[in-house]
Amino acid sequence: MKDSTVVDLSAIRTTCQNCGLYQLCLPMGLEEGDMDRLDKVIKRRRKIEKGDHLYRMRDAFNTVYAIRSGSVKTYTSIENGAEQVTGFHLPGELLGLNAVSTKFHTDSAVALETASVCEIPFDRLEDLTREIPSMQHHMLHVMSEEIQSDHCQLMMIAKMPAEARLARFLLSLSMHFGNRGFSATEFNLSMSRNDIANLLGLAVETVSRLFSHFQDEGLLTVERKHIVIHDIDGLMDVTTKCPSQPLPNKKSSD
Amino acid sequence: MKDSTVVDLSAIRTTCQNCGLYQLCLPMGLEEGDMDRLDKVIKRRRKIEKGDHLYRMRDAFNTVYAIRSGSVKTYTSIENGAEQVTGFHLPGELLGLNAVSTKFHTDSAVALETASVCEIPFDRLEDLTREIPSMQHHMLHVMSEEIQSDHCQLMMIAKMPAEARLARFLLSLSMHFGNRGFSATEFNLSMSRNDIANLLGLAVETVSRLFSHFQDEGLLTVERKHIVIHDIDGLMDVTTKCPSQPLPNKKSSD
DNA sequence: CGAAGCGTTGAGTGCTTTCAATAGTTGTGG
DNA sequence: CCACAACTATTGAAAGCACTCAACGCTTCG
Repeated sequence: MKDSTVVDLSAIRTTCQNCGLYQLCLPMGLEEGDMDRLDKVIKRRRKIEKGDHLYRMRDAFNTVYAIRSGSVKTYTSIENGAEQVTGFHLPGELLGLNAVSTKFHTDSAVALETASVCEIPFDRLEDLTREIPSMQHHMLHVMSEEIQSDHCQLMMIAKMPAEARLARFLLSLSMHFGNRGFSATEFNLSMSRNDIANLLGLAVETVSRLFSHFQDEGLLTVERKHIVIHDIDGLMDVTTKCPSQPLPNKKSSD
Repeated sequence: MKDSTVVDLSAIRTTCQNCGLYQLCLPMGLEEGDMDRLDKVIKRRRKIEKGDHLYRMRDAFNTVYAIRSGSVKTYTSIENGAEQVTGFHLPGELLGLNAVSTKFHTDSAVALETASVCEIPFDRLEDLTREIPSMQHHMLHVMSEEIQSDHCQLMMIAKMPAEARLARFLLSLSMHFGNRGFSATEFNLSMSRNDIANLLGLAVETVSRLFSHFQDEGLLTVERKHIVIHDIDGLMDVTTKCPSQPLPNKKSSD
């Protein structure tokens, strides 16, 4: 790679092979030939600005998106205009697959900050799955992971008090950043308090109050969007202090 | 036109072709040859009694289940033993697919009453998806439907008051029965109040009170497990009492 | 600079939960 | 067959957590 001047970067083809994230959005152990085939299908690096939509609810579904940078919020909305945030998505995640059954999107995806994504035409991807077995497996993998994540979310909203929900949310974010090589204890929240509250099934005021609480207790420092976690274990304690859950189960195999 | 080969009627086992539910658990428009192949893979009619588990969390994942009769509850449990019911499943539904990513089950499935299921070895099924494209599509379809359903559930628990949640739950059940040719206004609840409460993120007492409340208002009659819905529109009004949400789609057979 | 939007904080209300007691149901063993 | 235990369901009363309403400070941006 020549690192000369500002020359046409566009000439340097960004491929999955030199994308640091491909381990996240592609199946493991893809052979080079397969990756080439995939590369031919993918439209790379579409850049989107904060507030831009990747897709909207009821749009025809024909593209899957892989996040390269930035962060994206997915949400479903109701006729009344009420919104339900279903998740925040970071680089390496694949978006849009949940629309397979309907042929149109059932949620919307909007950039929370400037972001870049790869676009993958779904019909082409589906063709590829027949040639690359692990690709098919991977799509199922991605979807089943979303299901698990949703179940987790359900359990959280259904059973955990507000305190624990926010703590869990922050820990989850921390872990994601950590896994991507960023600091797990200091990061910026790209989403608004409103979005957080919505995702967690809380009122904005409650989220705000909880941030203050956590700060008062020395668990973290929060200033606007900037978060510094001082006591991860303390936050974890908060997540486990749900009313209806007494003893830490050892390892009895049910 | 292919005319079907002569078969020995006396030797007819239960096949997908003569199962009244195959439209629900199999992809549409499967050719006869394909169905035969599928038939060879499926172990039919395993009978399970109330309380028996189809699979448990952490079990190795190697089988997908199609419900033929009865009803099944799926739930996940957290490290400490707390349970979260993730759904009730009726004949025609496919269970277990959400474990694809982990190779072991992340939820448990237990019969709420005597039931019979078909077992489909997943590795064989995965092989078949390469030979039968629509089969692959169908599996994605099933999973993306589950994701949508989970999102719906999330929205419900996050945003709707208790009243609306139970009303919506009953309407959903009603619709499912209706779609399967049973009465949409009179049926039995195979699950306990506890299970309902758990699914809806409520306390058992709240569910009980709401049943009484609905009965007082003449919306339905409930006696133990037996439900008669008198005023479907009235129930729908209840679900829209909150700032948002759902109109259960009629005629979508999921 | 002023308007608009986001975020924080306070006070009061209310929906749901928890606690508690009573019935109805199921199952088991004498 | 009945008795007793265990479980499920219903109902009441009181308490609590999170929400709504409301005001204010801070930030962003035209």
